[in-house]
Amino acid sequence: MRASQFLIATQKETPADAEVISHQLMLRSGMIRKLAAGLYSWLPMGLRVLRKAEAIVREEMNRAGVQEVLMPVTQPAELWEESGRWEQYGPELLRIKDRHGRSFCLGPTHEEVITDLVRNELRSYKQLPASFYQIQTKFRDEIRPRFGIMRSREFLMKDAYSFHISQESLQQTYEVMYQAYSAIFQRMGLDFRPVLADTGSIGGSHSHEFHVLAESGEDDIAFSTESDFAANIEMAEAVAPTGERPAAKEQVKDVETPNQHSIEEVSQFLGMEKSNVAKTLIVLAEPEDEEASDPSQLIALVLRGDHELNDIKTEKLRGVASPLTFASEEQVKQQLGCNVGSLGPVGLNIPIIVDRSAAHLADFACGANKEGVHLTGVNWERDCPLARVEDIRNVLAGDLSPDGKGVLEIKRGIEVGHIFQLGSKYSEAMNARVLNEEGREQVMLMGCYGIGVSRVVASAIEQNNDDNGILWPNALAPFQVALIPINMHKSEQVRETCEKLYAELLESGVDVLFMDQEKARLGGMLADVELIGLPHRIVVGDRGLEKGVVEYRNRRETENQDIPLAELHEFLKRFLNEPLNERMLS
RNA sequence: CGGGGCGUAGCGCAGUCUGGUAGCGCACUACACUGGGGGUGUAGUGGUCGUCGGUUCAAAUCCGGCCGCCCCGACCA
Repeated sequence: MRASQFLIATQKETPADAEVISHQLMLRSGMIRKLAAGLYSWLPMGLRVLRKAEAIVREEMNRAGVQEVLMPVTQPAELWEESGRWEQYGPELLRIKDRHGRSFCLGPTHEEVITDLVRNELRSYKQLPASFYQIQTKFRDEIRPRFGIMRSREFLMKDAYSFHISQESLQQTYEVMYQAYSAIFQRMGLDFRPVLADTGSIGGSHSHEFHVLAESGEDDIAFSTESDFAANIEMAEAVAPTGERPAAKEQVKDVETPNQHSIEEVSQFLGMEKSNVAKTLIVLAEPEDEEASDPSQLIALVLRGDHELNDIKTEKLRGVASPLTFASEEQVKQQLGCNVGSLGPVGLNIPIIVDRSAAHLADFACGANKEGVHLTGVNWERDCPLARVEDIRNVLAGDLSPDGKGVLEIKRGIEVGHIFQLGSKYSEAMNARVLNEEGREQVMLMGCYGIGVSRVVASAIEQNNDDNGILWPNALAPFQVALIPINMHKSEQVRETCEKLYAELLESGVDVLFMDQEKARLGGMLADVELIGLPHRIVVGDRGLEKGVVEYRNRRETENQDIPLAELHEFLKRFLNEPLNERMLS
């Protein structure tokens, strides 16, 4: 590509509304432009990157035996009513009406459409397993779009769905997808981790997320230092402390604690570690039966003062309302007779769930359920019953790994992929059956597998940048090589050499950007090429040509290398010989 | 939706408190010089100051409504 025929829309200054580095650099390097909140146009430079990411995903999906389809963005409400999600999905689902008043939505995902398609097309177990994917624009009316392309309302997603006659078959495909995902992110040159995950609103049982590790990530991931255990912090099990609970040494004492409410305040006031103060949270209970639903039923949760409640784990517990809802201050005051800051498990007349670690405390402090008073020297069993012990806290760095090997470490991650074993959730609701070997109708089992293709692009930048701009991994770079002439308008020699090199590089399938603008200044071109992040650059000038060389520099290095013209081709081959997709783009 | 902030040229900003000719830097156009890391000079282009209404002789500036955008929380590829 010739720069003179290609929009290079770089900017010197960082737009004020871009917070994270990937957003800033995508705007500055002229990859994207904002249309409205969470809606972005892809400029030619950015689109090339997006297409490269797409091509890698497509290749690996095809390799894994998944068939490409393309489904409509606009979907009829009826399908969503069938699956129950028209009600369930909430305001993130953009609902629209056509001119006849019929209801539709813009697809945030395509389980309904693919299930409808497959139930009509597949009749026999002999056609299974079958997997389909598409790469397509999704719409989710995010409450708060942010970080540019990272969390936008319209985004490009690869979504795949698999159909099975048995759990074993589903398991197998899940495994294949897991491997394909690993291959995809590896080829893109990303530092990523597959982690155990919650299934969230999509539903189903078994699930992994693929995270690109980056400080700006929105998720916390827990890793073992010794094994390959990795889980989203939402899911990571906090193992029970080992050994017996220490024996009680102290007697219960009332201590006046005027105006001391938070764990911080109380522990300081009492001169105790936060870890030896129990914190008591009050949440709503699950109505026992729907008719007699009494929204005022409460449950107490007890944690160590230095631990944080994990709402995902907690709301899955029997008896706890899902989604997890905290009782209001008035509710607590009215039913328990004291302020939120003075609660404790002793003498509390509602069900109590105690965290595993909190259950291991001895001689601890807690609220006395009386304003301005706390108890010290409290012990389970002796002073209050230890009826129900569960895992309800977030793991902390340094906790034991649930698989017994090593301790946990916590890092931030950007979720770029998610795979689920859905089971029969959609096929059951939408009656997607095939005949089995016995000639009987059987509901198919499903898996679903997503990759945020546009998000991958942003996360690659989060991981690869420096003060001068982006450092694209080879596989995602919009161009592999920048060809930069010095004073081409003055030197016939430079012009001829560049034209010749350009033609040769194109000929050998190298994605090259020829900075051929008349009179463009060297400094400007170098700055642009660095900002855009092209991995390799060749500078051609009279000085070098006198000696028969051109200059090469890798974007990740700071030194130039003189390469004899005659050897350039061989030289470039060495690092361009990776599985690239230049040809798909030309 | 709750809390905080911002809307003045394509981008970054000043001007608003204290009402009186709409400014600066970058970018862009033309010409000249310059020519190995965003060069210099001269001359230019570009803004109904988010929007609607009010106060006033006079509003970017004061008052009110609306709209948009960004940040912090719940959601997710």
